[in-house]
Amino acid sequence: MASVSSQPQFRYTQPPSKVLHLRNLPWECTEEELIELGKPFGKVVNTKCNVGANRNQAFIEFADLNQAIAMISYYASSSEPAQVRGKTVYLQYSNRQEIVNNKTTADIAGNVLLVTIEGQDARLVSIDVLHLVFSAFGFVHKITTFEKTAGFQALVQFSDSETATSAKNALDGRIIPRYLLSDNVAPCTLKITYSAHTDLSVKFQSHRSRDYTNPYLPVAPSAIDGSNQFSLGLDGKKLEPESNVLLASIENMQYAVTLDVLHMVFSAFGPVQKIAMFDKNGALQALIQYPDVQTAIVAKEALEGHCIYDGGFCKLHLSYSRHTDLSIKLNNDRSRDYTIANPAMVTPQPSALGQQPVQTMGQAGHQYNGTQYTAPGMGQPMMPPQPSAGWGTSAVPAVPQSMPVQMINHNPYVPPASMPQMSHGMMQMPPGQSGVPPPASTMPYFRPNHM
DNA sequence: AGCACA
Repeated sequence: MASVSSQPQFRYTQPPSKVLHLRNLPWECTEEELIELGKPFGKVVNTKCNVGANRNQAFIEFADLNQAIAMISYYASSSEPAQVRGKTVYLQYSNRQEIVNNKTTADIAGNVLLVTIEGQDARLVSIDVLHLVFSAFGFVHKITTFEKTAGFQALVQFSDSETATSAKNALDGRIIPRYLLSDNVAPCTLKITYSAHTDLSVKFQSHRSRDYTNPYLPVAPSAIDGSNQFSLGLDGKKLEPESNVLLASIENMQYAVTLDVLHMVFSAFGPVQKIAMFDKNGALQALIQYPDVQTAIVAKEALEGHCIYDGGFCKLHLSYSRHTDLSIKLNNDRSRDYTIANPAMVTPQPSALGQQPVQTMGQAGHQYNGTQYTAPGMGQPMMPPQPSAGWGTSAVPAVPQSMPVQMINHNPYVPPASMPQMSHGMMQMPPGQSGVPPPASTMPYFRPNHM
């Protein structure tokens, strides 16, 4: 008796199925290519590619069994074999009757990421730190955070799935950079999948949710009254009440820090309305006013403890001021109201940044809105002053020529001292990227596998 | 070149 083989996998003939098994496919054959191949014979309702250890097998499922039969019959008698990208592929009926796609929602790319923060101190990771981390890849529209059995989680909404994917690819499995967290916070790993959400609903700006497209969204009462965790820092210490005005004190001020330098640095996070500089106990301090608390929070998170110049010079210490609206009596080299568009004011000081201020004045008086807002790390200045600016004039001793270059290349978010530890560190980024959001001008969004 | 690992 001519019998059926006892090894079902290696029978010459398979019983017909509307699912076809393909092998010898070219590397990383796409779903589109499979559909193209099957389309002449019927309606392809499902595919699965990159199957098998070599990822060179695939399945095509037709709507109807006859369509699958048509395809098998055609190539059985054709002089031209079935081909994908010029490579012969071998077809047979699958030994299954339908394709089982194991894809869960977590595998379908979307513009919203589900982020699980793992680690002993995951709950101490603030929404602002998450915002900074994800802003490296594009404008973050919204973030919500919540506690689930999985632990501390966040939904992070980008404009599109491409941006979300670049963030996911770069950050999944990585840890939050140490310098964004307090020293005593244990490492926090990010586990990222896609969420099925496309638009998060954020009713209030609060300690658990933010809508960065709408800075005028009311702040949740619970976030203001200081009675909850919102008033706790990463280290669990009480913070001073948040304010739209930051008090900056500058430590180790080896180089001139001018009004324009401060304006440039702080403008990276949103429009700076006013700056007032003054001396306190021999150290330079400044009050920097933003239109809203959110911007100030983000600026403070990003800049606290970081240096304006490479080499540990002009280290910033930031706190929230009790002021909400600075009174600038006159514009001079120590104080300025950028909301008043007065060309006469633009007269720069002879020394620093002579060529720069006009441009930075451009933001004056503009409304702070979603489209204009530049995510930290993405946009605007946050570049250290031009080489000619901070020094070379005045009392500053001669600076080695290499300094300015180093400084310009240096990501200003990163305290210089922390760079080495980053490199053997945590967030291993592709070449050319430090672990932090570099300015958009220098950093294309991370697109893996693209030229 | 020979059947998916959720």
